[in-house]
Amino acid sequence: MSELSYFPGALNREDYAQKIAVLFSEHLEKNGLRLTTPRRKILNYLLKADRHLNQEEIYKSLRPQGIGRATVFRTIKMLEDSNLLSRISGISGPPKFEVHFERPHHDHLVCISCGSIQEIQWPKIEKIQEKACRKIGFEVKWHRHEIFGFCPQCAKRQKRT
Amino acid sequence: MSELSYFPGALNREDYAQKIAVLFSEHLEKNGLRLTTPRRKILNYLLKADRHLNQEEIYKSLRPQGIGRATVFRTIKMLEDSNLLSRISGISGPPKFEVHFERPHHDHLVCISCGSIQEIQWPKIEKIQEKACRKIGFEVKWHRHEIFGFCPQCAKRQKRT
DNA sequence: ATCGTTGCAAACGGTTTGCAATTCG
DNA sequence: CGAATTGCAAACCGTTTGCAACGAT
Repeated sequence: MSELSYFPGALNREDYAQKIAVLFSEHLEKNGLRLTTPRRKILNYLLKADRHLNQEEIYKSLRPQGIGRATVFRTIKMLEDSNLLSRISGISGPPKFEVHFERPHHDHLVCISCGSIQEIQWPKIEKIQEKACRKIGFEVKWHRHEIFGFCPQCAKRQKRT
Repeated sequence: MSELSYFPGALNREDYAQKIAVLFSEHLEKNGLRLTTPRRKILNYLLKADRHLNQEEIYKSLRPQGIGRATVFRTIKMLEDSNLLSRISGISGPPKFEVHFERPHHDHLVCISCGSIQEIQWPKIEKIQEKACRKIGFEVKWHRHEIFGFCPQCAKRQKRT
């Protein structure tokens, strides 16, 4: 994730992290909730992670600091509600998460052999999709587009054997 | 589903059902498995359903005939393995299933208000996708493309309130 | 006789919930 | 003080598995 470019001329990573934190606290406040220490820690951990994380990984890393599993789940849910975190369901196993940095929307290429997840941007597809849905009166809120197959490395290995 | 057109000049629904059954039994035979009565019943139930079904619905309908839950799960898995059944994960709750009738590949519009699932075909998107993946060496096996939002009816209701 | 298949019940794994103690405003 | 929040443990729910009985060659 880190090596991916953000919007041209846009905020740098730290500024984004800052912005996300603000957006989260605003969302919480709006709903009569509080930005507490555990919640802040979970968000920070997600923000500085350079990859997709699952609940277990977050929990294990933050457990030494006394954070419980339920809080991880609850915070993830709040972040999703506030539209700052997106969920990626792989081929199997628990879903992974990534913070919505403000960069172009991207979809995922999931390798069914090694499990790696690569990101891909498809502005063209987004447009077609949006247009077609508007035509039939369907109001798009978000979408999930996951391509399953073999990543370049695994595709090669597949052919060798 | 029923009102959707199949390939122009293609087989009618009953012939398709027949064909799927044959494909399934071939798949089973190839793997040293048998097309038993419970398996046939589950497939038939899926074939004559005009909508996406989840495991529970299949089980409940077939339970009176003595079919157990495990068999439903096991048969669903076999049908997926044989590429005759596809899984649709909605916004929440258990996944739903539909038989792969031999019609153009379609994606799904899932209404986050009423839960309805509408189908949509995007030959253009498929092409772009295929091309882009080939370029980066990713070998596509299948994909999941689900769009979440408000269906026409719910979008209207949303605006009224 | 053999080997796949079945339903059952128990186990499983990820997630949610009830609750008493705690924290924060 | 009062309301939101916490960690814990138990409950939950969809799914998988071990198993003894069964079924089909």
